[in-house]
Amino acid sequence: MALDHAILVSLLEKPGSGYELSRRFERSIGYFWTATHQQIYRVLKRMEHDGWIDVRDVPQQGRPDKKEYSVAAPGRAALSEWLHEPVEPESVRHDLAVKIRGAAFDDPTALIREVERHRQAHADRLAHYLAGEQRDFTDPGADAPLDAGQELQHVVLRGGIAYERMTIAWLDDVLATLNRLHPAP
Amino acid sequence: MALDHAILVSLLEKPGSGYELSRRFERSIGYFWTATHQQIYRVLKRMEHDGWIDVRDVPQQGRPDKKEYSVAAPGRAALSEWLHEPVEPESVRHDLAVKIRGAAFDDPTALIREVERHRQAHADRLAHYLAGEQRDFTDPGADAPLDAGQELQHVVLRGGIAYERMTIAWLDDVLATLNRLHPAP
DNA sequence: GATGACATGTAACTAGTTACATGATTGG
DNA sequence: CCAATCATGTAACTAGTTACATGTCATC
Repeated sequence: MALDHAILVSLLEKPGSGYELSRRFERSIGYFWTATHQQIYRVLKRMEHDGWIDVRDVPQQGRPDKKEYSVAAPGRAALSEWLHEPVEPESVRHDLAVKIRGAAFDDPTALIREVERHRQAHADRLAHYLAGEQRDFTDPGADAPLDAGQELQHVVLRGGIAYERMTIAWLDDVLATLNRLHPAP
Repeated sequence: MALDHAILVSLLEKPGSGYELSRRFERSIGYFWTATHQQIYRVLKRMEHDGWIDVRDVPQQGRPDKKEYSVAAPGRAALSEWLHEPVEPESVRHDLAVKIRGAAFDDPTALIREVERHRQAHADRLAHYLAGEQRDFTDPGADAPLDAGQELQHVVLRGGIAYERMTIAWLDDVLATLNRLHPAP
């Protein structure tokens, strides 16, 4: 189970509340793991109960108070143990590919619009990632070189960028194939 | 829910048993959806109960008898309905990326071996896909051009190939980054 | 008679999704 | 006062995983 570990890594990078974690899962963590706030609050409660993380009430001005979570020693040990275990190469789940093969048994016109919609969504994500890369990982020069944690975050982001570029190119291939099979009038 | 629909598409391509479906999910369907035999038998039972698929007992020589499933009209209608609904661009789940960011808080040496293991697994999958492409989608000439269904299967396979190539290149980037951060003695 | 591929299932558990619910605080 | 963002949760359901279980048939 990697949601526990994804949360532990995120809290090690920076302690935060359940709400803040759910924001991060929409942003930087989102390109390698997803989770809703319901899942996050449930896991935080369990990890707190198990002593993996500590909680601190943080009063705030201008916004509701929050609970700030940070990783405790047992949580760090659990993460370290998991990091040393092998995990299986992840299984892909791709609804769109099911639809593409299903199009052989249906009118493919609706599928073209769907593929175009997905292409747009991936192009948007790519632009978002590239903006983040520009913002967070532009080398500031020899005075303040990126540290190891930043280098690792950057290489993961490069994976997200490569994934989006590959996907966009593939969706173009899909569109060309669909148009070849079903030429527009 | 796409497992139902993935099974329907596969049964439309060719009727078969639960066992055969679980083989297909290890092969061609495996690069866009995964399922274990337990899941498959459960879903087949439900779809049969709902009248989406028909069953036929097939006695065999040389091996145990089997149940052959094929898609019934209501199943085809349900698939068609789903094909016309938009689906959200899929969420990525990538344990390895969690581990890479986690490596900032742990010794990265073990991670290098893990990344190399994943690289090998993806290289094996790529070789497997390329062999399948060679076998199934080599243009036999104008006498027997590929039909629409085959073209669609091929473009999905090209997606799997592009994914594996992209992943291998990214894992090389990851290894280079890890070695830069932690030079071997 | 053992192993391995073929074939089909049940039970219990874990993870993920969807729907519902509440309340603070700011800015228009 | 209304909408938006921040903030935290519960309940019910659906999907996916892991462990267990049984039996056929061919080959060595």
